[in-house]
Amino acid sequence: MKVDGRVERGEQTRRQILRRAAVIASVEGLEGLSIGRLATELEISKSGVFAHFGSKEELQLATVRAAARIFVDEVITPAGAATGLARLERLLDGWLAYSERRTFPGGCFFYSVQAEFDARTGRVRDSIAEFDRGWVELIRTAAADVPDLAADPAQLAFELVAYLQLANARSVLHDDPDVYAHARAAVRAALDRATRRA
Amino acid sequence: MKVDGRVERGEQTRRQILRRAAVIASVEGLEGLSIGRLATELEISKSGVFAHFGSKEELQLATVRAAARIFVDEVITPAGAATGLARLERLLDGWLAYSERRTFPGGCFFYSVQAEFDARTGRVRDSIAEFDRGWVELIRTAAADVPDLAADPAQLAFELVAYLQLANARSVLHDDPDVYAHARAAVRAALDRATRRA
DNA sequence: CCTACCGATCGGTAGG
DNA sequence: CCTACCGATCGGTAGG
Repeated sequence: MKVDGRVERGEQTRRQILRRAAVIASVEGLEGLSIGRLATELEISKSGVFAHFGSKEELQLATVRAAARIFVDEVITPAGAATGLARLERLLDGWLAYSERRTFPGGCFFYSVQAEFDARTGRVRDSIAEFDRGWVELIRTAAADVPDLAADPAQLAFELVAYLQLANARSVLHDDPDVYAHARAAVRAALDRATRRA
Repeated sequence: MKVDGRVERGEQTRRQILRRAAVIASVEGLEGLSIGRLATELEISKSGVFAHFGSKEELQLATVRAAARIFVDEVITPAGAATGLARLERLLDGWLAYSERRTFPGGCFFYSVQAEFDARTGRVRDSIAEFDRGWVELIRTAAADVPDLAADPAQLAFELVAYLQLANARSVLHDDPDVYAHARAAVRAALDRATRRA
């Protein structure tokens, strides 16, 4: 074992690269993310960045994984051990707060890169699609776990996720924070309908 | 006046360039659209493409305008002279059919480029944002013109547009046409609620 | 992690 | 519309 801390510094550099990469990609996309630009911004050499990943595709995949960890920390973990309606509400509120506080400057990282890669093929697209499936499935399952739900969980999940996504999209495109109020009203009304006693 | 048809051929070439540009951009984005690639695919020289626009930004702006004309022809014009609830329904059905039939291979052109440019600055982003404002305003106005509407038109328009956008996004990302059924059910339920007599 | 490269492609220009 | 260029930047490699 080396004791001069070289490995440790290497991992720290890698984390710095990925943090910056996720920030850039949320604005410019994962293709617009260039190794040369990352190197310039982080004040290391281009091959210094390159050596951590071996190819641009691996850099993109590692960036998606890093963004997924941030998403989990900011949206899913805070929902904690809540169950039933409280859990669903916490996940939805958590997502809206995550988008609104601009954890990523271009809004939700996954909205940006999904639209960029949705019509392509390859491992990057696949990893993004898998993340999206997991998120929607999480919301569907949380909806299904609400006692006496008066709605199809999959249909309700579709509608709820639609409100979140449009709020993020329109707030970034129009610099308009008011759309979050529309999204919160829509979520509230949908949950009220779905939990109304027959 | 020239009578050898040179100007006419020039305009035809320009139209061909823009049609191809809109198709490419719906998959690869307006930045991924390169003048060299357009030239290769259309079998003309790179400077032959360039001469029509003078800069990449002008090519991008012309592509947005060309896509807007296609959108109007496919979604808005078919709604014709219908009024009230019928007009709103025709616009929403028309949009879902336009997305589902893949007028653009990457799904709705404007969804793709909005996500690409939403966090940038400049004339291309401004033209895309203006188009989006116009579309949402069209839906809000159509909703407001429904007699005895039992909902806030702006809130209803937000929810309806959200269903359309998520159906497009998820059908492209997951090659899953079933999401259109979710969107149509959500639209139907929202319109039923909004037109229910008190 | 570095310097020093490679071929390919980018947007754009000159001159016709 | 063409050929023939330009400087800049891209992802990636060699060799340390």
